[in-house]
Amino acid sequence: MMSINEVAREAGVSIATVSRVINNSGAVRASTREKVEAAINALGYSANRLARNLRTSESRLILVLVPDYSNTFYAGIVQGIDGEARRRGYHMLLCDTGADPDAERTYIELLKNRMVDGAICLDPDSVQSLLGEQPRALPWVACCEFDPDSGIPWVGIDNARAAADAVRFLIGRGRRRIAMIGGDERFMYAHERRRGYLTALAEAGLTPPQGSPLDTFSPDFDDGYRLAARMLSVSPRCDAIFAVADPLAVGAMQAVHDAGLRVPEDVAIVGFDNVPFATMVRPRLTTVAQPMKRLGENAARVLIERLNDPELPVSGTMLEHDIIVRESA
Amino acid sequence: MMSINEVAREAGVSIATVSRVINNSGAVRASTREKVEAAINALGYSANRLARNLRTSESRLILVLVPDYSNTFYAGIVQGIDGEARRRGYHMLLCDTGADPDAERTYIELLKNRMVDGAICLDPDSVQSLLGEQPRALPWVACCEFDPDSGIPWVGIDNARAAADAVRFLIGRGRRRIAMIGGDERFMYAHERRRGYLTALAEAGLTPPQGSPLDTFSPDFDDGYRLAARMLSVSPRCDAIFAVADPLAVGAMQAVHDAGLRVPEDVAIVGFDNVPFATMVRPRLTTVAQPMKRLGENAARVLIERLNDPELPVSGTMLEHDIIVRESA
DNA sequence: GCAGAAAATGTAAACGTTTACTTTGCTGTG
DNA sequence: CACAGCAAAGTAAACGTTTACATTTTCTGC
Repeated sequence: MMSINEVAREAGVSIATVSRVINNSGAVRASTREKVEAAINALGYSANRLARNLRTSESRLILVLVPDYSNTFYAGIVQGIDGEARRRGYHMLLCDTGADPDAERTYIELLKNRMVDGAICLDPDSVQSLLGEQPRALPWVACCEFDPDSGIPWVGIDNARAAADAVRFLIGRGRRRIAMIGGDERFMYAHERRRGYLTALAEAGLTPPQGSPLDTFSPDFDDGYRLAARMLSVSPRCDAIFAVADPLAVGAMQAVHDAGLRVPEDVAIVGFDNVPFATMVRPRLTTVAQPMKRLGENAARVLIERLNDPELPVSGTMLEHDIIVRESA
Repeated sequence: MMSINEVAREAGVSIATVSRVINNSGAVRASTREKVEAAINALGYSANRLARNLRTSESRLILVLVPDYSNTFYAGIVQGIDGEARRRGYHMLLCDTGADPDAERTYIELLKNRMVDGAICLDPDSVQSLLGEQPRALPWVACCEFDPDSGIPWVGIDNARAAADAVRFLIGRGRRRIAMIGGDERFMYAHERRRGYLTALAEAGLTPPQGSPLDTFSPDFDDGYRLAARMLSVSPRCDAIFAVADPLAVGAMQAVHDAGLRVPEDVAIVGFDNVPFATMVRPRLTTVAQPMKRLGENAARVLIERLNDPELPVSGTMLEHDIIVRESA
């Protein structure tokens, strides 16, 4: 295999000089630089990163832990991470943990044995605690799922406020019996959004309709349909449904339709996340949008900055949400 | 930083013995093994993979090149790759190329400088050719987008046959004026599916309705709507639409509805890929399913087997597609 | 033209493993 | 009892870089 030695011989210089040319470090005469660059091109040389990694003890790789990347919501975040990381000379190791603490243990190995420089974790608390319990503090940041008091840098939105805003929007449109379909309570987003929902109702002197909120472990279409159908069968019937994820909302929309009712006239619906298919259903889904790409970019930026300067104070970044008003509410 | 030396000292053996214990290689007495393992646990030692990588000149990393990560169709494939790779002790570096040859150049660097052992490419031909033009043949396999004659191992489905089957299904249901909405012709899948469409029509002595097939660079809901609307305005009107991607099909469905027509009675619709939201629209979408997870698993398996034995003959693997009959056709 | 400073280049060690080769210690055999 | 043979352990080189330090070359001002 070709190495820096061949280049040095070809160019008639020492390997130190070749290294300096590659890294733009130290002083090297223009004429020498040209000789070396010519040799590099002639030989098609490319520095072995395995060796460089060992010597500099950094891999310029970051680990991204995702609970389930067939969930389209994470795609935007991951794109943000990928883009920002690349701009800063890093690459991304992506792992689907299935929100399973055991599976995650394997990945923490990667961090311990220096295969990656740091990690971004989108997993719930239960999984994140594993990262925290490591003897030597490992460099990582929490994204979307976070605990402001944990001493771990985080990036996310104010889920309680976002949910409250969504509910206030419904109240502003005259709705009074607002039901909620909640998510897996292992996730912080689920209980924060529930909290926001209850706060907004309380502010307006309202109470949740009977049976609300209803939770589900799998925030998908089928559960949205099922739970909404159950909610529609109680009397007095709710006049709005706030769902903590778009697939749930779309399922609920279908349930309303199948019950012979109209969206939004009889039951208004608001979702959460603004996934692509929110505009592919009729009526189009009103939903709370998170700045997914920017969440990812910020997480990557925070992590890489900490990598470069471990003494940096731990910071939390709260990004703004946005209510996208369409036709379903 | 702790290294194998500390473990060796703690256990009172040489570093070679520690290495043998870690790797289960060579002969080591049971009592010695225990001493070493005790030392490893006491110190919380974990072998530095950067060093191991350099010494063994392998990273156990595979690069996965995806044209667009937010396209839900790729998520299943990537999950398949990830799962299979992990079972075999590999991890996955995921990169979103945006189907852009220039962006991909960066990633080929990773292959050249030994940062990754091999690659799986889901990108179109135009991008793949970059991988091929490298001086030293790089280990990679093509997935979904492939050219059987290129001498590169591949995994995919028979897109022409799958499209033909879909069209035959429509013909079998009595449809005669079957229009098609095609994709970006830079992608092999797009022209193969078009070929299959034309073949099936020809078999039955039919010709494409006027204006069909129509192509689009962005196979999304909006373009599906736009192109279907155009198709519906010509007379005699088509009685079926075959779309090469589900978002296109869903858009077409909406266009049919907005034109005051019914799916499937007036216009039947068949999509392609069986993405999750195919069951979230009404009527549910009839579509051609690819075994996404198995495609990914096979690609990973083929690549890793070649990594272990570079002399392996180049092979192509054709997986079966499946027509999922729902209500839209 | 020369001392001394500054710039350019070279030398060699180090990063933490794996592994070929060597050494040690033991067992069984003739 | 000498010694072949083998198992177990150790020694040291190698992987391909980066970089501290040493050395050589070039430049500057007088």
